[in-house]
Amino acid sequence: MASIHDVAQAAGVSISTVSYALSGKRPVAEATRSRIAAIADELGYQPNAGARMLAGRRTQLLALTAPLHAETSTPAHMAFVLAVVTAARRYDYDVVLLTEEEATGGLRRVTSTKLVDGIIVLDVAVDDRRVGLVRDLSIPAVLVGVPGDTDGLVCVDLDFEAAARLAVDSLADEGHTSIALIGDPHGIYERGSNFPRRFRDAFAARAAERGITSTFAESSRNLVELRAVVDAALAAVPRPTGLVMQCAETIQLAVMEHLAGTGLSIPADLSVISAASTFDTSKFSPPLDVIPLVPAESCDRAVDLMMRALDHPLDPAVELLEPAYHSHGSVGRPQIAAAPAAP
Amino acid sequence: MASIHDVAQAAGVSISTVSYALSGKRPVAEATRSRIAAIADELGYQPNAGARMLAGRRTQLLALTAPLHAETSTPAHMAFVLAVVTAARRYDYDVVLLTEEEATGGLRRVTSTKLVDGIIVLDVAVDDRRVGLVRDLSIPAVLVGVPGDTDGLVCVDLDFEAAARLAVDSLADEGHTSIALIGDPHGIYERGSNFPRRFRDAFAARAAERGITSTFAESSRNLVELRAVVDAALAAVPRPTGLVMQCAETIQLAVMEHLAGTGLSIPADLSVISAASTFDTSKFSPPLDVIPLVPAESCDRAVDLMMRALDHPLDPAVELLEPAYHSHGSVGRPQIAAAPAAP
DNA sequence: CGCCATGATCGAAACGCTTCGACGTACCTC
DNA sequence: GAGGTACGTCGAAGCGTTTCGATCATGGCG
Repeated sequence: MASIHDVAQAAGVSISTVSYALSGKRPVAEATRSRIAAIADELGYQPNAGARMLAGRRTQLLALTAPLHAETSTPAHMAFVLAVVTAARRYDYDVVLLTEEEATGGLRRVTSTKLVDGIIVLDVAVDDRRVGLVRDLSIPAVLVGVPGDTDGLVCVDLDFEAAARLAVDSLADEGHTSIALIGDPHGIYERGSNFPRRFRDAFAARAAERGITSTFAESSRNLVELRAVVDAALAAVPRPTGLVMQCAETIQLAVMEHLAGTGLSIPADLSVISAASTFDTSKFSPPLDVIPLVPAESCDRAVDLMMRALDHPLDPAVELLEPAYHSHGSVGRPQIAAAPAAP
Repeated sequence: MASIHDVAQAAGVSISTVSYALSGKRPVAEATRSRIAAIADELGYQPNAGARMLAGRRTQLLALTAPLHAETSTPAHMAFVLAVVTAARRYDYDVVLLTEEEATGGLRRVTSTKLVDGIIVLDVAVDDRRVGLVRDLSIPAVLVGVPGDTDGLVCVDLDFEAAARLAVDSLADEGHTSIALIGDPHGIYERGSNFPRRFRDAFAARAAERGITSTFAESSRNLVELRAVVDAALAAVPRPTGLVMQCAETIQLAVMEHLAGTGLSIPADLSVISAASTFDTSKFSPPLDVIPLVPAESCDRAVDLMMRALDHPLDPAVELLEPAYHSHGSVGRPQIAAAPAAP
């Protein structure tokens, strides 16, 4: 309700002095500054957002284009959205949410109306129609995820290749010589983000490097199919003693459920690692070793980069975040009996 | 890039004529109007958002305060957020997302800076700190969900009491005389939204009205506990032949999984209804009858009310949406043998 | 003692739009 | 033919900031 004019009047100074006192962009006598601050506070003065956008060079608004569409939306998506908003607030930025449906139209609109200062793109797919657009949009953009063609873009993501290697190495170092990967359901590898693919390929490559056998299986949202998939993966020859899951929480839960049913004990009979998980695997039974995908990490970094980009254009770059390994006791040495027992 | 000034110049008319031609707020000669429209289009003119906010009486921005916090976030939350954004876009409104963490501070900020025209409050809890705030905020607000004290508020929600009655009646009408309800996990009934409570209580009340036996059980996120809960509920006396689930998708899936394991056939041995579900129960095996909670319905209505509120203050009111019943074959007549078989 | 930075403050010009009042002009109506 | 009513258009006044000179003391320096 109170405008800068009211504050100036009450403080007996000019409007510009109030502006400078509050923004600190020019020196103001300490006595004046504190008096203005006190009055502004007392009057509950808050600068009008519209006026600020119009006069200033910043709107203090970021667009967030997220994979929000009716069919799929997982808790993981939500975690990323939350992380972006939280990170943005640390820089006094608010976030305007754009849906999948309106992805390109929305981006165009918020850009051409100068509503936002920059764009954060979440959950980038290999071939994402938003990517070509942000490249041309002449407004800073940071992608969380890595599209097929990263030319001219600023991207942040977990280093899924390194995560896959870390998973393989953790098992190989313990002496496992045959390991399996349960990945995402089928469709994901065709149309979705490209990190499942990156993970899968790096997993196989690392296993080969380490001279151990690896098996890959796509999971399924159908429980019956899923059980069959798991059974088949664990029946590979030589029999896998290590299992890595890189898929949705619900699927991992179902796999664990199924494993419990088969009487396999973890880690005695089978070592298990949950990879690139945004959820808490320490609450699983048994708790699972995990290489987490932390939304806050990628998003904090993305917003940091965005803030830097607002000052001066950023050099395009793909920044991959180092994966970490958290042990919860679900990995151990393979039972030596297992290998010779299957001739 | 192009401003209204550019358009006016190119069309050889004044700025105000352009404004009126494009907004239609005053009559403009058709020839002039179409020429201006063509030029605006050609120049790619888009009104500057900041200038519009400052000069106009609308910011074309809505705040959405959602239960976004690190611990819990379900696909259902996401569906509601999506639905609000989609509905808002139909009125040329964008949505600024506020997190749980910054709930009250954020609301205050977007209000006092006049960044938004109104506030949509999602997933209202019984005793929600946001509720008292929006009541005082002197800016239109619409709640999706019903708080404990609805005084002076505009609320929209599914009629959960009616949904519970519908569930009970559907089973009672088929001849079931003992039915069970698996609700949300324990904590929800203390702190969460109040619809689980409303559903639970109406369920019991309606069963009593119909003269049939009802059992209620809180579910659990722990699978072992969950199985015990389900077993106990189905072991009630007289043995329930109908089961209603009003809980999260993952839990319903787990229950179905467990039921499949026990060899109970649906609906021959047990009739099952999924209630207030935001997900697709027709893909369950077997597909489940459902009384859906459709995010788009509540949110469309909430945004409609908001748009009306922007024109002239709305009378406070709680608007409850009629529940619907979708049959997928999971409900049938109870086996007559069952009742006499347990003397 | 005069000159010039330096600090503190102010006035005014944007920023791009909406909207109000006013001014013609043309057309009716009596 | 005078008066009235639309309609179509324009100029200008905001809206509330930010920011760029300009102004006026003050104090250090040669």
